[in-house]
Amino acid sequence: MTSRPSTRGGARRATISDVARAAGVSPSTASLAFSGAGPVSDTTRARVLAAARELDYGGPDPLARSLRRGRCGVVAVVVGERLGYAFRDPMMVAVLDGLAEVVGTLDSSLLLVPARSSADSGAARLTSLAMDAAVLLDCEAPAAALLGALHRRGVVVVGIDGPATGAVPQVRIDDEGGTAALVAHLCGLGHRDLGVITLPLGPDGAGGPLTEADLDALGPDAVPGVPRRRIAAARAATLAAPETRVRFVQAGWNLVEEGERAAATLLDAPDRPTALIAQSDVLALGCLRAASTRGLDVPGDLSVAGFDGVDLHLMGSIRLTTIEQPATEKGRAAGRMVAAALAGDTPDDVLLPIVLRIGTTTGPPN
Amino acid sequence: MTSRPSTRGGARRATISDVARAAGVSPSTASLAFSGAGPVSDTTRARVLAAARELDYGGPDPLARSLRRGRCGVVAVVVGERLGYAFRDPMMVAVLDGLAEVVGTLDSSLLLVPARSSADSGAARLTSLAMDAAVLLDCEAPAAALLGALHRRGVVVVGIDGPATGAVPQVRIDDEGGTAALVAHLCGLGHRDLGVITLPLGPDGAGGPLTEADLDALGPDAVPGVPRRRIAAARAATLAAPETRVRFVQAGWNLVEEGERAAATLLDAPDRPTALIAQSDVLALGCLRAASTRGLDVPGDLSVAGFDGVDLHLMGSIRLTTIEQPATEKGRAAGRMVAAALAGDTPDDVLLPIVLRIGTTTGPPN
DNA sequence: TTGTAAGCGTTATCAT
DNA sequence: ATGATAACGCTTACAA
Repeated sequence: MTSRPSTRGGARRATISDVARAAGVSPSTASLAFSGAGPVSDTTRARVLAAARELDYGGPDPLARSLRRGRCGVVAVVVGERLGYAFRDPMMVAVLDGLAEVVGTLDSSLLLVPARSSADSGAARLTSLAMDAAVLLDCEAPAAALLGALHRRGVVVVGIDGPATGAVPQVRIDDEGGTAALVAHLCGLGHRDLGVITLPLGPDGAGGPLTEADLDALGPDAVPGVPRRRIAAARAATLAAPETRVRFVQAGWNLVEEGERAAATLLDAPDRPTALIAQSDVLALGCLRAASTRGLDVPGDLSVAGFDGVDLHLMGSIRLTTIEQPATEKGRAAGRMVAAALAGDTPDDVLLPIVLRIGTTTGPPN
Repeated sequence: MTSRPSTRGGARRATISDVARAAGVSPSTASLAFSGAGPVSDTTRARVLAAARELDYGGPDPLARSLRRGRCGVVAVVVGERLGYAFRDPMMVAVLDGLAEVVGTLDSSLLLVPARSSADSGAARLTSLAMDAAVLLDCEAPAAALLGALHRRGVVVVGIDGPATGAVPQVRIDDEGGTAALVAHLCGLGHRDLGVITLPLGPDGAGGPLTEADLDALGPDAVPGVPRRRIAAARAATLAAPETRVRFVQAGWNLVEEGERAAATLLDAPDRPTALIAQSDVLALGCLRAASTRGLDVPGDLSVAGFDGVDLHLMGSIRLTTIEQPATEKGRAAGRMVAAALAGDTPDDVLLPIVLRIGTTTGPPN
């Protein structure tokens, strides 16, 4: 005798067999009556449905059905940080929205999985969850262990903004090109002293100025992760520009407050830069606040540029100079990749177009 | 011969029986070796693990395990609108964050389910998904059909901000009291002509002025849903105040743009109100923008109050007058209710405290 | 059109 | 400490 798995609510729940018996048909017929995937006479179906209602049967158990069919209708979204941080970023939300749109099309739903929840390695939680596919959202370098575990399970894996190492098909944009365009725009305006507010390089909330040594430690062509790619591009671009200085400050989190704090360390320096490039619009908003607090006119005293093209709802007619990226489309593209992979194809990487949008927050220095 | 469920990746995946056979033990022993829920000698466990590695076995299939155990480690979050709208609201994000925090504690993950995806009734999708519990997020009046379906399945259901009808245990705040406090604050300052920007009353994006008839149609003590409760409270409070007029305009969505548009219809009227109460901080930001666009000084020419206590990142030293509610705690409370219900308890409704935070956006009229 | 039977991959119980 | 067995609830190829 095996134990009956805990059945909440006391009485044993009716199964499709019970319904079939009550309707005087075989389980297989009852199954067909529910799924509609086969020839069943109308009268039979009616009888089955009546019996189901009678027995308070709520339809086939999703778990059993999934086990039998080998698909469970779940696409996991692995976000690097805890949910609160991930979704505080309008960019991420837009991505998620696009993803949900396409995933809904596949009769699947999104399962949210924080990569680094409290104690576990993340892999444990992730591999103990039923899923058809996993979308790695902004995961710098997904642990090889995790990737292996998912692969062993036959889980389709797709990445967004991850390193194009070939391990996982990725949806991304030209972070390097975008950054270079921003630098070119500012240098073209005459700026020779730039400050870059970088996205967090790690999940520990560590922020603050990045020394040359720090930057070198990232590698000359730092590949993995959005912040690193943009940093590398900013260094390269300023190196190429004549007599241009650039300083980097890392934000602890991608939050307005952190952008403000990071900007402050540059603006309060005796020789403050004439322009700030924030690696996200959220951080750029922090820069604008820092400038406002100090009575600095933007763009008169300070130029500020962002990255993402998210709508910031600034007061008045201020429009942030930024790189617009198709965030929702990013999510959709990832969704389509999942669909393709689920169908047995091997999707190629997708590179989405970006565009420099010049707003009112950048102008000539002085 | 039954068909083998589609096994992505060609070769048949190893099962725990395969591993057991390779390790020279019984399946049950292998199971114990993985779950750790029983006495297994170290040498045996080592042999099983080795065999698993050898066969590229990624551990017990979550689906089968869930079926057998009767729990699947999934808590569904049902959001009224499409994800993009739900998460554009910082309040919702905070709630979700708190929920995720507690749910993670239960070794469970969050499944996002848009209540009204494109075509289906919502119930169909929801009941074809494996879940231990469902959290109804801001669902005005969850279809009885849906509730019934979930209940038949033995799914624990918890609501946030829903109607306290007793059908589902709810986490909520005193929307009526908060609204009354805002009205009292403004009337106390001397305002006699108020405008209320309401949250959407439906999912159709319909916005615009609400006539007396519209309001009456909501019922004198409109119960279900946050917008209705706050509307009813605002009507009651202004009715009680002497010689006070109040006009209502519905925002199509809970978005800054919609708040701005709704505010515009009031501000562009010949006899514009001297104060606006927005039913969310997001909408209040729209009001501020509308005022800014029209060169209206806040609070000199116009007072603006919000609701939620979300951080809006306004420029300068502006702080929004609003009702602060513990959004993250709301999510946590719902998570704890889920935990309790899963443990067999019947959780009571939870009413969380709110507080009127007076900022710089409200002041005496003229 | 309907029924039969063989799994899907686990794990809890009981016996050894 | 380990093994045999019986479910968990469903679907599908095939026979009738």
